[in-house]
Amino acid sequence: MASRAKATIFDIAREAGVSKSTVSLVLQGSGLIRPETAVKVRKAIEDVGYVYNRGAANLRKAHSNVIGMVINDLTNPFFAELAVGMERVFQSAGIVPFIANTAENPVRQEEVLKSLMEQGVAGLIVSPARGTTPGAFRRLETAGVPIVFAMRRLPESRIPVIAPDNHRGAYLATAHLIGKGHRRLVFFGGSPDLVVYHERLGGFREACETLGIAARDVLIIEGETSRKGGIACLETALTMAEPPTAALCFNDAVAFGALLALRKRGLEPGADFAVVGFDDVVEAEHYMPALTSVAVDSAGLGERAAHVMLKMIQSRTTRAEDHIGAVNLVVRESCGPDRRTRNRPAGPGVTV
Amino acid sequence: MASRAKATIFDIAREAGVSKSTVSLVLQGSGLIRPETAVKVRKAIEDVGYVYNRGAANLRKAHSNVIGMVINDLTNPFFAELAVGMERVFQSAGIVPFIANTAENPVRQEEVLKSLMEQGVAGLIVSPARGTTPGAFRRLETAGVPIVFAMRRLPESRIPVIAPDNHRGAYLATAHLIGKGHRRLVFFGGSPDLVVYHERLGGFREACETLGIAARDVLIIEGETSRKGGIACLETALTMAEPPTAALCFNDAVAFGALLALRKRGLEPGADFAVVGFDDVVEAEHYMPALTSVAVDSAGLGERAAHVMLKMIQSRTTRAEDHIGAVNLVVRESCGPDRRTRNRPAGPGVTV
DNA sequence: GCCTATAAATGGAACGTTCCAATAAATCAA
DNA sequence: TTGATTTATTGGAACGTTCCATTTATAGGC
Repeated sequence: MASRAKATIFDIAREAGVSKSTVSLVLQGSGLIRPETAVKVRKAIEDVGYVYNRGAANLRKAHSNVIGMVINDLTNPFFAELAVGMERVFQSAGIVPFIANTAENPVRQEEVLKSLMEQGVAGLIVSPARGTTPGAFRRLETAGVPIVFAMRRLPESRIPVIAPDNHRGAYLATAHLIGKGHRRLVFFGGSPDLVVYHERLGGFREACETLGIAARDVLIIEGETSRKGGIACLETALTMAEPPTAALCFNDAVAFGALLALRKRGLEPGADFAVVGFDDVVEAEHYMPALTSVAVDSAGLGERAAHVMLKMIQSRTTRAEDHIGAVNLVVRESCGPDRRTRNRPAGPGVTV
Repeated sequence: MASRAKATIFDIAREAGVSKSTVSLVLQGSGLIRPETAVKVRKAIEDVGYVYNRGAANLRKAHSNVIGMVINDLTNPFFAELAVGMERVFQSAGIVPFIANTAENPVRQEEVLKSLMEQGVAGLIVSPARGTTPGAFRRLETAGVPIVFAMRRLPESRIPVIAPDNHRGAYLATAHLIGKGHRRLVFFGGSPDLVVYHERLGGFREACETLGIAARDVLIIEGETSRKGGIACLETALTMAEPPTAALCFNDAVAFGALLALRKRGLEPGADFAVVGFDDVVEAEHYMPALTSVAVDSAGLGERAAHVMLKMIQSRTTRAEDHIGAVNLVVRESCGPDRRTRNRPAGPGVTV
């Protein structure tokens, strides 16, 4: 069915009795060729089992049609959702994005970026790895490759960013907690090497200040941005002299960890200690108790990022507006019932 | 710093005062060039901001260095783990795998495969989308591209498969349930269009038969392989005349759904109804109650798949042995305590 | 000092496309 | 018929690399 060596447009040309140029035209769907000829050529293509060589084509063509998606943690469902959103719009544009994972490792990110460049990508959507140095994208920028950052930004970069309104989200969540009567609050997880951390923490602080929480009652406990980190944060919070009664968590993973640690100690999340998450991953709704969280619409942000990228490519520019996505707090059960009419026995006591 | 048009080896050659061939040799790390010359060339490369054009190179070279990873559901943490395992070994081989998502859609899969082929991939690791037609990979096979299936297989294909021992895993889990005293069992979730379904269901059935469960006491409820599916399965199970007391779930997502539905009804997972999952995703350990599940070591399977692929590429063959990975049951809390000495108040009552 | 062996560097052809300019064929105006 | 116009098709050069066969420089043997 297929000869040993891979077929080229010359083979097709011979098979169909036309010239290579004609075949090329057919391949590109040009309207210049006579319909009957096109049919003949297409049949030949089928017969010889031809596969288009995009590398060769890119040698002549201005731009390739691959877009790279560089993601810092594939394992986080949050980013998977982002990816799904992007793919939705790229698919309808007839392009297949290639995803590469950096596993939160700047060195790996360097390799990935290099590889993608060598492949001749038309554009890059990147959620930069933690600890990315400011110069990491210089190479790409001078090469004129359109880049957009998704979800995360770099300290002093001019690359357009698509991200949720972290400050506002944190403010909203904190205000909710305060509205529930909490007066001693803590921020769980994350660390200052992440711009997002400052944004969320900033919202938390602003809410505390403007809503009248005394500075000595607002606590901050850094930690890993994972379940494990959340568990650790809660442990240290509860061993304090005057423990807080509510936590805003850096993200849902941290929140899940906190919930878990609470349960382990025999405390009732929501009733004995309020926790709110950030990101509102699908799981949040299904947790026990269901997690109150700041929804950021990651799939929507993914779509937006893809659109911006498409626009940049087509207008061959490397600049674009930032886009800060709306957020909203979805209230579930992890901050306790609205009414203060609970009457349950005290938890079995703190055991550590 | 960088001129407008992108630099080629000719530009480097001029800059360094050598020939293009010399530059090419340096690029390939050939030992033929004098060290001082190499240094000079490398400096020039840096100066002009050169980026290697792999497309052009592949025009001459036998094989490219891209490997594609085609995954049916990026959203499932299970597959993310698989991807992570693969990346680990590819990274140490100096190659960057490109991941593409098919979202369980055969049409999308077709596009993805086509795009990857055109890109000239050296090999493909694929977890085929549900409903993939038997001929979907013919094109690739005749083109001689090495392929390995991971986690899933196609009904009558000769492509090598790396997958867990689903049959044995299901057997183990079922035996555990029976050992706990359960006599009326159900299999939750999945549908017959998946080979994996038959394998797992087969193990379940065999265990029931050989361990003396009457045929009329083994139930099967098909459903989506998601939390939602699990919820639905449990609902229909409990409305039966003689409800089962234990379920083996198609995967952990289904199991989480079942656990959730149980809680919603005020039943205590483990005590009132036993559930065991399959895959042992990281989350299983952290669930409430912690989920007993069949561990398949997906990262390990990913590594194995990557190794097999590397071997195939280097020995330029398209055949390889299947590899069935060991599984083991990790017992946690979702099947109840070992001792039957529990004494807790009945749950707060069924509210739905 | 000459010949040979080795080491280092080079020019040219090839890879599979696209695109432009040019040709061939068909149609039309006179 | 002839020339002009439109419609289809075509050959050739170019894209940025690799690889082979040469050439040039360096060293070694006698």
